[in-house]
Order: sequence, then C-alpha cells, then structure tokens
Amino acid sequence: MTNSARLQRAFFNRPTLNVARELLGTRLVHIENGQRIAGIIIEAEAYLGEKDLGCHAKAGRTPRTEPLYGAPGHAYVYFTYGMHWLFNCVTQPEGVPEAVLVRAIEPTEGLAVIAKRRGRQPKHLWTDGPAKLAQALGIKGRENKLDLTASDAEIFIEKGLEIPDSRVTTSPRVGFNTVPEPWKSKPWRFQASLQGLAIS
DNA sequence: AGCACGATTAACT
DNA sequence: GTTAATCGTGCTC
Repeated sequence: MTNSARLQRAFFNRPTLNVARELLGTRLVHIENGQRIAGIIIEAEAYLGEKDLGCHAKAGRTPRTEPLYGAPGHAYVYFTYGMHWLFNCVTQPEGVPEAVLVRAIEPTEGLAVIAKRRGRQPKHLWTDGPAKLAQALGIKGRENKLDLTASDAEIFIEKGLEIPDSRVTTSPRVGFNTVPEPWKSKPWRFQASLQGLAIS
C-alpha cells in the first residue's frame, strides 16, 4: 500500500454521520517497529458535539475534550473505567467538537502481535469492542491528538472495501443507560457485515 | 478536597 | 444476568 491510499483530511472534514458510515470497510493501521498491525473497521459510532449529551463535548472545552475541538483527521484517545483506552477519529472543522468512535475491527495484519496481546480470549473476541481493538493494536494515551493524515503518521486509516448499504445496519449507541433522550436512542451506531466477503 | 461515575471487559453465578 | 477491576475527569461543596 502506498501513502495515496491513506484517508486525507478532507475525508474527516465532513458531517460526522457520513464519516462514521464510510469508515466501515476501511483499514485502521498501526505501524509498530516497522510492522503493520491492522484490521478492517466493521463498527463505528458518531458523537455530535456539545448538544449531544452522549458526547464528551457536553462538558465543553476542557483538557480532556480539547482534541475534539481540534482539526479533523486527528486521533482522540481517552482513558475510561480505570483501565481502558478508546480510539476516535476527530471530524468536522476546527472548533466543531465531533468524532467517530471505532468500536470493532476484523484483524487482517500483525496477527501474531495481536495474538500476543489478546490470545487469552478466543479469536472472535480479539477486536470486537473499542477497548479490545485499542489493546490489540497497541493504541494508548500517547497516541492522543496524533495527526492521522500526516505523511509520517504511524497510525492512519486506508481506503479498503466498499461496503454496500445492504450490509450496513444502524442502532442506538452502546453504553448509554444514563444518557437522556433523545440522544440515548439516536441510531448513530453503524455496523458492517463482512459475511462471505473475501478479505485480506 | 472529596466524590460519583464512565462511549468497557472478563469472570462469575 | 451480575459484578469487580481501577483511576482520570468533571462536578459539588
């Protein structure tokens, strides 16, 4: 793969729901020690700014939420439950605090490394959750605010499979038990089925 | 300064 | 289905 396959800033500088939908089928890549650890994004959720009471930006501009207010195409990686890291792509122009949480990938490269980190679980549970895929790819707090579109970035997203609408389902976002309506029920979670597709 | 809780996960009954 | 693990963050006092 060449750099030309990497998604550029214009991809992220768009309405967040479009970005979340179109991230399905793309490839999330982390280069560690020159080796690619990667997988195809199959689940993502949109977070739409200060008015969205499920979005961290509801707290306004704070040290934690600062990356959300930055330029599109940057990583927002945050720590939760005292032990987990979650990876997001910042969307929309600078000053608009929106992002997409990557919730699941289908592992495709660096399987030995992923196995070392996730091998205590069965294979189908390696990267089927946001904290699981961050652990599998070795993404932690040091990657927060990283520019995914920089030519020398070691975390980036590549163009991948085209996922037809017939393979995409939407549903309410996960972990929203205490989030008030209407945000609790917004169908801003996108999932892709790769059943029967040849992936590599 | 203190406190309740979280965009979760794994292990357990 | 239930719950412990574990700590940074933002809110209240």
